[in-house]
Amino acid sequence: MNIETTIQNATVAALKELYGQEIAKEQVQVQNTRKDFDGDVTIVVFPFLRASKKSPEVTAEELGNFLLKQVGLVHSFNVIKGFLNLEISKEYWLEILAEAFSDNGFGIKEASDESELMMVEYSSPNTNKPLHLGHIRNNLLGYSISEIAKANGKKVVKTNIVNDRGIHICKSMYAWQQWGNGKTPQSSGMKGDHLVGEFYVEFEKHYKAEISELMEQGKSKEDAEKQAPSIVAARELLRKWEAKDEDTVNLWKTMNGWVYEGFDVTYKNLGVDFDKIYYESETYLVGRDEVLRGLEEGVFYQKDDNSVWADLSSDGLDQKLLLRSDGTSVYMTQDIGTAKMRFNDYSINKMVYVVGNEQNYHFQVLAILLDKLGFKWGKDLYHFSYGMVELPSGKMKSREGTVVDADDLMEGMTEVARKMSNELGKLDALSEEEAEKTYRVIALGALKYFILKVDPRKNMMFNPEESIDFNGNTGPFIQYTYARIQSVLRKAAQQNIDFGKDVKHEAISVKEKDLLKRISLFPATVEEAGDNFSPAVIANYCYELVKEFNQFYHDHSILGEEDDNIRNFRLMLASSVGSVVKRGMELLGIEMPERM
RNA sequence: GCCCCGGUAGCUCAGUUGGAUAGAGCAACUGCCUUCUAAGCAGUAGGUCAUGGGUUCGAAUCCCGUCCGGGGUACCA
Repeated sequence: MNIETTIQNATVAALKELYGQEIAKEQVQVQNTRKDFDGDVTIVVFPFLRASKKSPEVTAEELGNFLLKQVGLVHSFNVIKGFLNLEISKEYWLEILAEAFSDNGFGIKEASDESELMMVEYSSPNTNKPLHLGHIRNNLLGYSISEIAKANGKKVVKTNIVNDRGIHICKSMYAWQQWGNGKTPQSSGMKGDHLVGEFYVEFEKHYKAEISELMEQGKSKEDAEKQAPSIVAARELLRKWEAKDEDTVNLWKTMNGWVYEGFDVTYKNLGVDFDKIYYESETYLVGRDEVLRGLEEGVFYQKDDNSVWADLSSDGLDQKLLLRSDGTSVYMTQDIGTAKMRFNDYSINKMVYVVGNEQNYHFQVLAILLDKLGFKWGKDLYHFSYGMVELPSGKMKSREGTVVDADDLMEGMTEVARKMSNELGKLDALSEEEAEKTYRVIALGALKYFILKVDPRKNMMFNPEESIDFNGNTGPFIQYTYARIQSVLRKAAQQNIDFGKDVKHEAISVKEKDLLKRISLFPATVEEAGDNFSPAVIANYCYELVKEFNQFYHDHSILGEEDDNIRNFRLMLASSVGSVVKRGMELLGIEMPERM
């Protein structure tokens, strides 16, 4: 049992004994004592005044005396206003250290056969352009909440739905046919996804020009957008694709193939992976069948032009299109089909969609539609809705080329890491290959931490000029602390110091105890991150932990300590901080370098 | 118009189910490497928690109004 629960229970008992009042355990607020006061944990007594009918100070005093007598963990207490500060006995902290040091799974729960299965959909790219910074946030969040769920004992299936069909890829296909001159990744030396993206931009350029031309000829904007030759041609390609026209399908396969080769590289560099990949081209027909079934069963309705709609007015929402008048399907149709296939393939207890908050409405509607179609789990879908990444220049727009490309960003940060490491002369002892790997680990650590440390629900600002930092509250700061710890441990091993058998330390210092307290919070932090789907909770925890370690490291010598017991205690402490940080950062997908 | 989300130091962000004097980092200024990695540590300065009311022993946190910003409301995804 942890301290919080122990103290809550004891306080409930105390209130009954002292004042004859029953109070719910949850009403006992146990929090960590603020740094400026003596003590380890604090109970707020204000809520008990009604029961005690005494002043805050007297109530706290009486409660403190009771706890001191009844609870072995409590070593002493002091009272300031309505706050009862308890000092927890040294033995407790040493026990925590022994546990954190020896238990490889400290704070981590293993999945069993009975564990819940959670499927996490993330990434879900369109195949007409390369990944950008917005996708990076999506990928990092999806990967991280999956890892965090696993650490909380869930079975997790990471999945990706690739939007490989639709008007977007047809635009790139048409542009390639028109202006590509047979260009391929091989002939141009370009990464496939970048090449296809180039033609998407090319398409938009022509399309835009055609619209203005038509408008100059007196057409309305709406008509011009519909009648421009490029878009007509792209729509024709989509129609032919759905009709399985051989040439169209072949071109589609070829260009998607280029894109996948490119994506594979980006995913690998980013360090994310998937257990199961679905393709829209394989799911949208299932969705269409479901919509048609719904139409037959009277759940949906058809307009004169043959388009199929859902009437959501009874749910306080609008009319929603499900099949276009030409019979082609839309985004929603596909998602219905994908959901059905997934629940056929796995016995999913919880389905999580990692998708930006701009699609809140979409998922609200999806849940209702699945429910209407008779899927029991429809209402239970969880849309993990995260905020946008903004640039100083505003929102990123693929069509306007105002995006930060994922590959460029990772490459650029690696370059900065390389430069900085060389300036500091940190990695001179390493082979070129090891050094190169370390640059990447540092660069990715910086990027991932920067993105994951902020509350996922909020929009965030990324300034390419200024956001790349390696000092302060950053990934590299945490990595650096880890590398320092490993350096000490290597030296200890060289000196054949054998530590960790037992812990003896009579006079634990303030900094040492701060660290022990922080370590003890790791399991609860992992749980909190899991409950709230928040990698940021883990990130902030790791930062606090290494910050405190650096203070300890500055003030205390480890290997220079003459008392063997204390030296061994500090080695255990350092080692435990290292492994907790490593485990924590793994949940964010961030690697730790042995040296930097 | 209607719906949803947000506003905390110059900038980027934390801030537990409402609790003590609102915290970090960056940027600025000042110290600390003959001692385990100075990508570090310590310090100075920086706040009307957008704003006006309300709830209460206590509000950045909960409720209502106002202002500002973002998103959604497509036969785009």
